[in-house]
Amino acid sequence: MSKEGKADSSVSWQSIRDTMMARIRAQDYAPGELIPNEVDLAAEFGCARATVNRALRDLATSGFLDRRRKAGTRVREAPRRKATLAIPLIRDDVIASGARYEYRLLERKLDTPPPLVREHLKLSGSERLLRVQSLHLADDVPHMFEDRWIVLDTVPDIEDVDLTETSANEWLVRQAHYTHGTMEFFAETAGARGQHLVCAPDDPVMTMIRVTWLEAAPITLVQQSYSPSHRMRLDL
Amino acid sequence: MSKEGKADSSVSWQSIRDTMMARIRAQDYAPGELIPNEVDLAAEFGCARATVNRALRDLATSGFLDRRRKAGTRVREAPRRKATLAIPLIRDDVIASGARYEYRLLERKLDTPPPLVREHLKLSGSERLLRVQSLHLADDVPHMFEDRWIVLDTVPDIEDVDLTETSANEWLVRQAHYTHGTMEFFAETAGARGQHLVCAPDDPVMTMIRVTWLEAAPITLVQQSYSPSHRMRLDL
DNA sequence: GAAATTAATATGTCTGCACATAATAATCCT
DNA sequence: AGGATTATTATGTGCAGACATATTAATTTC
Repeated sequence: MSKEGKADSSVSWQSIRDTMMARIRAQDYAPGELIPNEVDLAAEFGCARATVNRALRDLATSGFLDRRRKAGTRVREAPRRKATLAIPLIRDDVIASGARYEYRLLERKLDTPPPLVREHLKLSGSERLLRVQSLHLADDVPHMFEDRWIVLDTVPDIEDVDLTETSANEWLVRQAHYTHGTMEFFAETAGARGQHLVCAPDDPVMTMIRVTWLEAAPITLVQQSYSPSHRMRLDL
Repeated sequence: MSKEGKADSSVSWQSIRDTMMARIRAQDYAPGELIPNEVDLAAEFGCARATVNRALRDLATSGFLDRRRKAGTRVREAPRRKATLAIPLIRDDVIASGARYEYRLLERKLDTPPPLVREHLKLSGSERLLRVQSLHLADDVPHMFEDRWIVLDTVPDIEDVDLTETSANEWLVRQAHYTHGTMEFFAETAGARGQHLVCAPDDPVMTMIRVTWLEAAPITLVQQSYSPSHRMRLDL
């Protein structure tokens, strides 16, 4: 319709997203109810349907809208808000906090994994595994202790890497992009790791276990325990 | 590998994304280096530039590419992989695990916040605060203990809500969409909460503190402590 | 030679149009 | 009525062209 809207008057998808977000927040559109379809909204905003589509698609991925072909777009009653946790290179994490980063390789050897690790990695039994234990420090203070199992059949190149300089973490992030994986974290007592983290064995620490895969092949299982004082922070 | 595939008349942006992803993983494009520009890629794939743009934009938000106008698109040396943690409705979380969900309101009263809470919420001093403590159970077993402070000036409506039936969590998720917030979690000892979580005071528990805002106005600060056996799981 | 100006370029986005796809609604057929 | 078929509809995506914007590179000016 209005094609004089060329020079600068075109509407941005961000502005539409913001407007729609405001309406959702103000409950101009009732939770659970349908909102106008793209054609109508495009008419209202005086823009192309593609622009409205982009805006609504964004709100859908942010978890505020639910969209289905033919069924239309409706406001989620309980928005699916999500926090994104960047899988960090510990080095960057530490440096970003303004501290000096240091990495120490504690142990590196071919080893036989315990049943729990075998199970997590779905090992058949014939695989060769590299076990790497290391400590990451911030300003000379222990920050995180890492105990890692690497499946050499999946990433054979790492066997020749000097892990006293580069941490396995960094090498893998750069060289072995996983296709998927799982992560879990929980609180536990430091136990023997207290030695490395400089805390009592019964001090509570946060531990994260991550398993990553290259398609069907397991890459690595890593268990990282943070120093008791550590807090993981996220923005919402 | 070149797709002169005109037969099906059009190439999908997903297929381009997948092809490019495979090339990145195979290091056909060297880490840190520029990849061909959109026009060239569109020519190669035999599609419109917009389609390539969509594919590359997706890979950029997934953290594999770095894009800048004029500077071009380059492969990230250390991909910024991210895990998304959905802020859960505890109810859904518990039910999804196959357990029966139960919620118990332990305490609800107007109260004066301690300095730490005041600081987190950036309170001036005149605000009225509602304090709500509750317990969430899975199959009759304590799952999470919640201690919450709600700023009534920001969400006055909640003062009239019957919180014995609906948890503050659920009401707020539905009625008070925050604009931003912060979250942090860490391990600590259960302390007095052991009473509710049915564990020893020195058992390690994972605690999460979340503060949410409606623009400049604080909505709520909540501290949630999970039962010692709880593990937070995420897919990568 | 250094600083300021101008050109060049890759990505970012909008428009209009077309067709694809999934899901629902309507209709037909026994 | 009930099941199968067909139409309808809202979103999903593709295309070509155009202009916007952010940088970087080249050029001019002092």
